[in-house]
Amino acid sequence: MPKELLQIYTKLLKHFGPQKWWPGETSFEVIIGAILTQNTNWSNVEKAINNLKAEKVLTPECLHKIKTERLAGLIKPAGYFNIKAKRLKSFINWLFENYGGDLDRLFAMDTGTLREALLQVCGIGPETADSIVLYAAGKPSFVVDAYTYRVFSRHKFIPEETDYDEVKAFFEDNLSQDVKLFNEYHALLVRLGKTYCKKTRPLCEQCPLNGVNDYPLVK
DNA sequence: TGCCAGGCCGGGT
DNA sequence: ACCCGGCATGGC
Repeated sequence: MPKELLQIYTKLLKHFGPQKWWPGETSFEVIIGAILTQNTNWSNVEKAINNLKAEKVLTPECLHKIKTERLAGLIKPAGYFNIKAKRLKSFINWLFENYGGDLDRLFAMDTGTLREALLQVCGIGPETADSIVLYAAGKPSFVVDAYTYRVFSRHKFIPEETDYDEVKAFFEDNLSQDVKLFNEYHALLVRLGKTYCKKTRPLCEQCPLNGVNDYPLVK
């Protein structure tokens, strides 16, 4: 029944155009960005990543060796720098202990197994895990975030209280398991959220999704 | 100026 | 099983 999901996607794509996500040059950079952007504006994350690049430490080996205190100093613009330095370190240590620091070995797992493995790392929750699986590993795992909730609940497509795994399953069960589609869909929802569905502006008169449908897609 | 940004953890009920 | 405080910078 929810072929509306694809209509919504088509509408957003037409309205905004392709978003060219994820804004990162390598898989490793995507992973670091995914952790740094937790509850944080992307422009701040860019500053932190630029610091890491300027110091030439944006590699698994260098981040494995670097002191947590120095790392914290470099990522300061991203906010929560102490806790995020620990999270980056916990991921890197885990990567070396289990996969020899080799992303290809990590990414050799199938989609579901990779996601579950990532969730074992302290500092990686559902959204960060899905972002890594989709945007770094290039496997079809739909990413749900604050914008997904806000946009879809404001339009009454989903109830407020729908939890992460339910929303994720809703998308995955009603779309083809297509990496490019999942990639673009999530990016478009973020773009829509930033543009027309701000927290402090409950009404979104300009929202291209107005009038798409009037009934919940999930109950 | 205060509020917000592409969450997650740990401790308390 | 939920609920909540803490974590912190930079932009508008």
